[in-house]
Amino acid sequence: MTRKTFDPSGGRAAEKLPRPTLRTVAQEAGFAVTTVSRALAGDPRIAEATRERVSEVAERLGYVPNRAAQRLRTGRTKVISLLLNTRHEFLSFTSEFLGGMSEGLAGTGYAITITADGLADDRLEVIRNIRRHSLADAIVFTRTECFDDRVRYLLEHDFPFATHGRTDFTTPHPYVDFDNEVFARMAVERLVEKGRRHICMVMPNERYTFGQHLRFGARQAAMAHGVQLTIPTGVDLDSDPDEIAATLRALHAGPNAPDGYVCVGEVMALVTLAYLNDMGLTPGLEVDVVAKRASPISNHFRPRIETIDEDLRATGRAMAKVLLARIGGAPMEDMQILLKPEGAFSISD
Amino acid sequence: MTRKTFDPSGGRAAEKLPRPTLRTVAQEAGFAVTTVSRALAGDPRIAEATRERVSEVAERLGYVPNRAAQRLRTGRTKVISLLLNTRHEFLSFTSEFLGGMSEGLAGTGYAITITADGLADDRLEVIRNIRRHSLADAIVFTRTECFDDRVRYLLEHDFPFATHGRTDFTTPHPYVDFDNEVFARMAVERLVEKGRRHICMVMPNERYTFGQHLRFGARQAAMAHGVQLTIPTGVDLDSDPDEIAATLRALHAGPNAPDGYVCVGEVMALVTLAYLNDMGLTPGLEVDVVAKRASPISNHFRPRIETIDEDLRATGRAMAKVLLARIGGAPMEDMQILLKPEGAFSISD
DNA sequence: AACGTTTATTGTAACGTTGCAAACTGGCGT
DNA sequence: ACGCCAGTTTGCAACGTTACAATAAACGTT
Repeated sequence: MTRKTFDPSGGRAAEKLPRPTLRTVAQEAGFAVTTVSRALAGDPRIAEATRERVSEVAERLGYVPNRAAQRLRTGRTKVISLLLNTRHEFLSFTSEFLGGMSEGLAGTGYAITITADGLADDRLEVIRNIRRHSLADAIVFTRTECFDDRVRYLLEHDFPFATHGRTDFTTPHPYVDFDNEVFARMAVERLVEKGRRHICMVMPNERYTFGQHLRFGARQAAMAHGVQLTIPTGVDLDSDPDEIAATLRALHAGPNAPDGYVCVGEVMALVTLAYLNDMGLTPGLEVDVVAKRASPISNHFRPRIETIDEDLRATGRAMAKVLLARIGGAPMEDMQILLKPEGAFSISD
Repeated sequence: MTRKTFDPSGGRAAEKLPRPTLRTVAQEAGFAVTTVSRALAGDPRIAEATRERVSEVAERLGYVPNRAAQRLRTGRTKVISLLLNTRHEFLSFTSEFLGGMSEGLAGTGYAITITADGLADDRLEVIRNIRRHSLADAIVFTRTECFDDRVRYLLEHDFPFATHGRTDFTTPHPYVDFDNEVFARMAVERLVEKGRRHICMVMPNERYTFGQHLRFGARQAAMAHGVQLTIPTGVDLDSDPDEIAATLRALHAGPNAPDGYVCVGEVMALVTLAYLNDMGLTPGLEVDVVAKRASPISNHFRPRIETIDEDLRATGRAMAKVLLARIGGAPMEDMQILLKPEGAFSISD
């Protein structure tokens, strides 16, 4: 038993005791380093008795594997990078989605790192950087576009990833998406049921796939029920709220004003409610509003509006699942999750 | 010049070319590995000519240092851990603060990892875990309490950290805080100016330091102007909004109802506005409301209310600065930043 | 008793980096 | 010619882990 007992720090010995390593555990348990490594990793080649002895000693010494060493050796980082555009993904989105992912990753040893996206001109730059520096085992990003160069890049380089939203690529890729087509259809139908005949819906920029789905669903429902659908041009979900309000105002001043509004998100709901208030229009009387609800806060919007739920926490959890599967090498076809709208037609109480 | 030219992968050579390492660069440049390492690190012992030659070669080969190896060798992770309670920090807070930190850390090579907080019973557990596994060079957390065991723990173990909010400890520690005392005073004074005589303010739980500051500021202002201040008991900022509304309703039914409300945050503002709406009370007429504004969304609350700004993006940036300074070993006294309310008394929009 | 076969363990060699001590240059004073 | 010093550069040894090939022991088979 040769144990290093010399301690140069003298009196402060207690507070600066060196971390036990595999070697320490091996010496203490009387096995080879490799054996200990395998025992702790649950390798079937190791005898049950040995495994128990080893984990007992490891436990006693408070052994903790060194992540940096594992990472250097295996090349795996145990990190998932989330590309976040803090200009767009505001209000509930960030915390709900992030919370869901945390929950989904709890206990797996994986950590989430946030990478600011949308700051540089070249969107691929952050992704290249992650790949170059091996900063993560997988990447997640949002606001997926129909023909997304990020998806193309990651597919080409066979780098694990999952997107929030889909692409139009024929090559399948892992994603978690909300069925916005159904959402739009439901929202329009609900307004029709309330007797509305001219529906206005500010859309996401059409380069986003979910923008296409929303358009399709809304148009389909409007057509089916013979009502008018107006999608304001010149503004989208990311526009300055004041510009959006101005556009809605102009629309209202025209020959036939909309009498129903579909809001894709909490921000849009607040902006719309503010606009209606400023115009002296009251939801439930002259007009009606249906909005997507991403968090309980929508319940406190006044006047009350109807909402259709998108569970972002569940989205985050699903995302975690998909990513772990992808890292594990599962086939991409099984990693496409489409969440349906929940709590449809519920009046926010 | 001995270069390994054997490539076992055969035809797929082009796509799987091995990453250049320090050794590759050293061989190519004709220097020792150590020299290259130092040259790239800007060590003054290396001759200028050598440095140039080395960086030229490194550039040409596309050399990227291996983080895992650096980390193993130096013990530094280049990671900052943000403890996030996704139950509490909702709405704008998460994205604004996170965005600010990202901006502040841009170009430094530091990454932010999110650690879910508030899930386990023992709050120290996540922090211990970070320390045990060396997951970060520094830790940030929010909702600091007057006598915060997390602060105590991190100070005791000399682990770099910074808090959002302060403690009452005599030992100084790095923090970035918003001057909530001034905020509360300003808010109350503004309501007094509008002729309000009975101010109601739902407070954060009193264990939070910012809760104490808010109480102090509000009480001081109320005293100075001889108005009544009611702090509802039984509920706080984290309570179920319905409970808060019920409490406000009960208060209103009492002998003297409040005529002014101070809201500490966007959620509270929305909840209060919803409550007032449900009671048939109109801000600007029977009552007035002053709220903290953390993002432009407050401009779209209706009826319009007055707001006082807390710049969370600036807070995040300051946090990044403080953390970098702390990691660099600067004295703690220089790392206490108190941000003042901005845009005071601005009518929203 | 010699043999293959399985089962369990071991030793060695990396992974790519940096810290340390040692060694090589000239140039310069003596 | 000698030693010395500053300015540069070098080789070696880790950091803690896992992959790989090799070994040792145990056991049934012929």
